Amino acid sequence: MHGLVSAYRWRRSVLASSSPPTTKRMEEMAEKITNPDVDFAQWYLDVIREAELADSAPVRGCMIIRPYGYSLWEAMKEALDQRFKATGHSNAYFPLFIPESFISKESEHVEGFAPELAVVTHGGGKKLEEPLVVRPTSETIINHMFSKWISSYRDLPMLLNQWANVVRWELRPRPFLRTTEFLWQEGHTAHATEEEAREEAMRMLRVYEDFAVNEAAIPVVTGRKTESEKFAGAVESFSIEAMMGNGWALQSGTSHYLGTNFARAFETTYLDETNTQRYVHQTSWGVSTRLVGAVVMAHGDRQGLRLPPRIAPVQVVVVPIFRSDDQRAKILEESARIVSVLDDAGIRAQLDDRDTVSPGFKFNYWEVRGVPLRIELGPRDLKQDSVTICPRNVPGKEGKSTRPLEGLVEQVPQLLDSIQEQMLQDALRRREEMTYDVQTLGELEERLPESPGFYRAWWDGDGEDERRLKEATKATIRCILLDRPEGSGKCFVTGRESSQRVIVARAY
RNA sequence: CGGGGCGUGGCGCAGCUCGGUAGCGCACCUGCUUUGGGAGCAGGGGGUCGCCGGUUCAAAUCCGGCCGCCCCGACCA
Repeated sequence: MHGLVSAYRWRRSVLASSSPPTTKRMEEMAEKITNPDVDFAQWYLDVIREAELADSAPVRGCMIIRPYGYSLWEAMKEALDQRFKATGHSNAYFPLFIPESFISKESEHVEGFAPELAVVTHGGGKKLEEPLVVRPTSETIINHMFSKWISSYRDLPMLLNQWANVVRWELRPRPFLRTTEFLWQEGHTAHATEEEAREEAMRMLRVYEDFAVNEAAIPVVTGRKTESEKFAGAVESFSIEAMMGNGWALQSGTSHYLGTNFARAFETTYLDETNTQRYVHQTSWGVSTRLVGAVVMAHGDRQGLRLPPRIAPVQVVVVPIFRSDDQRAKILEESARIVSVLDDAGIRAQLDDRDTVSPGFKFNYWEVRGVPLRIELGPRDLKQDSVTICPRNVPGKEGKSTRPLEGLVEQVPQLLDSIQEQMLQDALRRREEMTYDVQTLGELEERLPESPGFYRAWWDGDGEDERRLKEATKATIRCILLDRPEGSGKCFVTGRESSQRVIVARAY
């Protein structure tokens, strides 16, 4: 027994000492982040862990959003909030607890949400008269208040938004993409006419599209949801659909025309100019912390996270490099000066002056975290009054170049803009390369497993056809395209002539 | 809920078959040498072995029960 153990140890130590240190180090590095081409799901989890975006919580399905992940969310929140204010909305806050009876008032709504409700039955040590639902969304409680606040056409439109957490009991959670509790924004509006409400639903869908493209550098497809994918209680749902690195679709934002469904359930009515009692027409729309997952999966690479400059918590990191003490003082001083000037120019810059870790470690540290631009300042640079710059979107040493120190700060905004633009173009190109046209279900079945991506097709099916599609391919109809070409063709499932164009894909 | 796996320092694991000093890597702390792509050496700290019970002189290891977690299949932003 002892012989076996020591023989095993001996072999292991020989193996360890016989491999050159570089090989060993590379293996260790490779282990930290799985190759996305080998296992995309594991890669996603590895990146979230290594970039310190989130950690798992003691409660199943919940997660802790760590400071770096939260500041990314905050940056997105700010860009969105500005857009909401610019389109006339005001923020408000409604309660976390909703009387159970409220949820039941709209029949489709209760049916859709019943399986994922968390219900509070006790409070203050006593059983409650009426159980309280932890909000899965706030249409009901908001309508309860709208019905009090709205009495005349002069009160309309009412344009509200709230930033909040919601709870939907999840069977299969994934960090950011599907968690039991998540953070989001829910807009709720009431209008006098159907036309106005439909306009609003579309306006906010386009706001989401604008945000995705111009802030997150993620190209999206805009469309209408099919009957079976529609929000529980809506007349029509719309979404933006983004493509992730593995060709899967991620619903990244939704906007609903609710019609008068909730107004009827809650008696949300107003008197029009002719003194006639009418129901309000409503919308609701939301995006969530799922967007963090979208950014990870749309832009991340083998090295980790890549963040578009406009939403990156740290846009520029300065890494000083020095050997001797007198170099140290000079270089740190110059590095700090660069950071301070960038900071004055409104650029989110950070100096990594830790002397407990090596420069090489810092390069990797900030690359995993996706910081768009790194500036290195070492003795060689200082001697020739230059710096070395490394844009994150060109990984490794290939992207490095030397720039004169003079005028550097003025160039940084342009550099960031061009990184932002390149990231969008890269994502756009990949989506186009992974988007195909397909004529029949059989063809889709054959091609999808080998070539994941978006499949464009004509569509004239119903819920039953959607079930067949999912059973055959695991893919679903992501949306019916809003921006579609003229013409018509044969539905890829039913063969009927149709002018509806859809995107079919595997989805998260 | 059906199928598969796992609970041992903060993390990842070995040890269990065949009971006998609780170990390895990473991380952490101290010191010296280092610093342009995840530094090296030396020393050090840290574990009720998921929980409860049983067998035994002795249990991480054997037996029984319970609990928890992860992965794969039916809903959703």
